[in-house]
Amino acid sequence: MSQTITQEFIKLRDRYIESQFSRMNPMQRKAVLSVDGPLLILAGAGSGKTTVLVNRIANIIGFGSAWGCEEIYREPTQEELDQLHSCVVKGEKVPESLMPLMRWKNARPWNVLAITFTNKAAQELKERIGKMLGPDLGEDVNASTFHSACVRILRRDGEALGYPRSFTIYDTDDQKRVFKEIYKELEIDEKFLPMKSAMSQISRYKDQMVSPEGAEDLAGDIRNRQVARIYKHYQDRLRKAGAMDFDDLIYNTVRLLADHEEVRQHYQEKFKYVLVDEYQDTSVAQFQLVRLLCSGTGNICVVGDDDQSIYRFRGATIENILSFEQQFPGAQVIRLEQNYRSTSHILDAANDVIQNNAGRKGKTLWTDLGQGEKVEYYQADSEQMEAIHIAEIIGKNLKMGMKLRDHAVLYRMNAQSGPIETYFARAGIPYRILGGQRFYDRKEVKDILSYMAIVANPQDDLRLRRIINEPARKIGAATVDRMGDLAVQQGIPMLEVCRHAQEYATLSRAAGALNGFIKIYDQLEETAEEKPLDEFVRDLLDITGYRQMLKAQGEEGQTRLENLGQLVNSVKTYCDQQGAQASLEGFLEEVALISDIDSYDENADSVVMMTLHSAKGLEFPQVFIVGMEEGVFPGEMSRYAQEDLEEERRLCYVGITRAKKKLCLISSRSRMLFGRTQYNQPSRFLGEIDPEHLEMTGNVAGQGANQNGYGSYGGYHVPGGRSGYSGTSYGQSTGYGGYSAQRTASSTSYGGYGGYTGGGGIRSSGYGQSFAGSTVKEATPTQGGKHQYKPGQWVEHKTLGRGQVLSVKPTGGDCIVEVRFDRVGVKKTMANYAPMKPVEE
DNA sequence: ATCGATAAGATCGAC
DNA sequence: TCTTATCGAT
Repeated sequence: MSQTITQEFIKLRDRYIESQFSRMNPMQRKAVLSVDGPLLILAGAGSGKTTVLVNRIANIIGFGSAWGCEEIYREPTQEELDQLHSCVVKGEKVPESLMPLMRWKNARPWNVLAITFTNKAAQELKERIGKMLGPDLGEDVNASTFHSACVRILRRDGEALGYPRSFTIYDTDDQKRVFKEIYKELEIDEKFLPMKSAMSQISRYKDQMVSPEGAEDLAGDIRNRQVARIYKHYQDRLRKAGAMDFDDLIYNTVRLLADHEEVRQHYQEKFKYVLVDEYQDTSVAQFQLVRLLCSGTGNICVVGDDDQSIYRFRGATIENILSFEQQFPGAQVIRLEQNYRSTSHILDAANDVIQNNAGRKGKTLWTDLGQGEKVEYYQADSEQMEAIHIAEIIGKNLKMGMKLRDHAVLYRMNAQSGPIETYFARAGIPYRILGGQRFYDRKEVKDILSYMAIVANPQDDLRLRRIINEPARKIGAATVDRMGDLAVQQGIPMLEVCRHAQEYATLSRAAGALNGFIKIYDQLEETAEEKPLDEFVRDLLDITGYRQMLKAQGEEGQTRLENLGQLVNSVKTYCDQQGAQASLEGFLEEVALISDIDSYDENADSVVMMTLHSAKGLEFPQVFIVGMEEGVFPGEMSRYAQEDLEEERRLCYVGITRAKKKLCLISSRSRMLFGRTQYNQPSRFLGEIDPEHLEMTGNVAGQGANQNGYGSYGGYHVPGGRSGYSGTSYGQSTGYGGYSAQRTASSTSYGGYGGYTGGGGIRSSGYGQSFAGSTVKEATPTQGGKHQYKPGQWVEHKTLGRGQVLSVKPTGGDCIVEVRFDRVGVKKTMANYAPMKPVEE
C-alpha cells in the first residue's frame, strides 16, 4: 500500500520539478534536469545558455538528483501525496514542509563551482541565481573566472608550492619589466628574439603545462633554446619576488592539485558540481584543472560553442570542446539550436558564413522571430563615409524611437575606432569605447598601486624598483642596479639592502637618499597598520610626495591627480563593499583581475564601440560591422593559413550574431591604416552570404564591383599596383585636425569605481558627458532639422566655438555642414547632431 | 634629470 | 599616422 504512495509521489515529484522549468524549451529543460555525470551543452549564439546555466544550478541546489530518480528521503504519507498533487494541478509551489521529500542529494550553494569568462558574467550569474533562490543562496555559489578561482585556491594552499600566501600577481606590464631585465642579464638581442615572441611563447608553454625543464627538452633550434633559458630565469625571478603572472595562476593550481593529494581531495569534496562556461575558449591547462576538480564526483557540465572559439591566438584549444566526449566517457551531449536573439535574415547570414569552416561540430541555428529586415551591405568610399553612413542610420533609428545604447559599432582592430570616434565627436553623437588603455594601466595609478603592493609584500623588488625614485629622490638607475645585485648575492629582498645601505661600501654615496626612502616606507607601513584602507591610500599620496609632484606638473598633472582621486574612490567603494573583510591584499587582487568588459554598463545611453572580440556575449538591436575588407577582416596575417582564416570566420560569425534586429556590414574602397592608404577588396565573408539575405546600399554599381557586388576578386580594379597599396594618399586629408586633442579631452569620464559599477577603461565622447541627461534630446534630429544653415551663416558650437558656414550638403535625413571655426579651423559637422546653433554676426 | 630627436612598431586581449 | 621607447645632449 505505502509502496504505491511512494511510487505515486515520485512520479508526481518528477512532474513537479519539470513544471518548475516549464519556461524552457525541451532541449534546455533536458540540460537543466540532467544533473549528474559529464554533460556537454553545445549552445549556439543567443540560445539562452545563461538561462540554462542559472536554472541548472537552481535545480542542483533545489532538487539535486531527485528528477528521474527513485530515491526518497522517507516514505511520504497519503496526506503529503495529496498536497503535492494539488500543487502540481494548481501550478503552485510546494510548501517548505514538503521540500525534504522533493530533493535528493541536493548540493549546498558552496558545493557548486561555476566558471565564467569574465568577472561580470560571474556576477551576473550570482545575481540571477539569487533572484531564483534568494540572494543569500546566490551569494554562496562559487561563481568566478578561472583566474579568481585559482587565486583563492593558491592563497589558501599555495604554500605547498613554495609561494608565500600573499604572493603578488604580475600583469603584462610587470612581466615586460622582468623580461627586460633578463634580456639585459643574458645579453639577448631583441632583434634576434623579439621580447613579444618570447613572452607569448612562454605564455603558450604555461597554457600547455610545459615546465621550464620541459621547454628545454622540447627546444630544437637556437631560438627555442634561448626561450627555454629565458623561461627558467623568468620563473626564478618570479619565485624570488613571490609573484605569479596570470598564466602561473592556472599552471600552479594544476601543479598543486596534481601533486598534492590532500589538497586535491579537499577541493574535489568541496566542489561537487563543476560548470564551465565558454568552454571553447579554454586552454590545455584549464582543461586539466577542470578534470582534476571534477574527477571526484564526475559531475562536470561544460557549455560552449565551437563556432565561437576566437581565442586560439591566446592559447585556447578548440580541441577541448571537440574531444569532450572522448575525455569524459559517457558524456551526454545536448544541442541548443533555437536562437532567441536575431531575426532570420541575420541568422541565416551567420549560418551561411560559418558553414564554410571545416572541423566543426555542426549545428544550424533557427529562430521563430520572423524574417525581419535584410542585412544591409554598404560599400563606402572611405572610412569617413563609413562613419557618416553609420551616423545617418543612427539618426533614422533614433527618430523611430530607438535608443543610442541600442547601437554598437564593431571592428577588427582598435585602430579602426579613430575615424568613427572623430566623426561621432564632431557630430555630437554620444559614444563610448570599450578597450584601449585600462584605468588600472595608467602610469600614475600603477605607481600608487605599486606603493601599496610593496607594503603588502616587501619582497616585491619589481614594484620597488618602479617607485623607489618616483617622485625623484636622487636614487639613480646605477644605485638601484647595485642594490639589485647585492640583493641577489645575499638572497634577501632589495628593501632589506636599502634599509642597511650604510653597511655596503658601494652604496655609501646614495646612503642618505636610500635612508630617506626607508623613512617613507616605514611611515607607510605604520599608516597601513593604524588606519583604514581608504585613509591609508589617501595619506599615501602625501607621504610619498606623489601628490606634490603632480601638482607641480600643471594641467597634465591635474588630470593624473584626478585619476588618483578615482583610485581613492575605488578603494573606498571596495571598503564599503567588503566591510570588515577589506584588506590591502584583497584590494590589490581584485584590481589585478579586473577587465574592461567588466565595467561595461549597458544602461548608459550612448553608442558603444568595441572590437569584435570584446563583443562576445553581448547583443544589440542594431549592429554595425565596419572594415569588411580583405586585409582588414580577415586580417592580413590570417589570410593564408587555413586555421587562422577559420578563426577569423568564427569571429565574423560572433559579430553577425550580436545583432537582434538590424545588421549593417560596411566595407570601404579606400582605407588609411598605419599611415598608408590601402585599396582593399570587399571581404570574402560578404560573398559567403546568400544575396537573398542582403540588401546592398551605397554606390555599389559604379565602382567595378561584380554582379553580386562583392566577393569576386579581380572585378575591382586596384589603383596603384596589385598589392593593394598605394603610396599616395586618397585626398582624405583635409579638415582633419584636432584628432588627438579630441581624444585626450574626452578621456576623463570615470564615474564611480571603475571595475565594479562601470567606467574603468571606457573612453567616452566629451559631448556625451557634457550633455549627460539631455543627451538624447540634443542628439535626436528633428524633422527637417532643428536649425537651418546656409553658407556664410555664423554659428556657435558648444565646444568648438564660433565659426562661419562654408558649405551645406544634404545626406540622408541630415546635412553635412562645413564650418570654419575661429579657434580650430575647418570642420565638418552634422546639422542635426552637432551641439551648434546659428547666431547673428 | 629632463627634453627633444629619432627609430621602430603597429591584431585580436580574458585574467 | 601616431605612439612609444631609447639615446644623446643640455
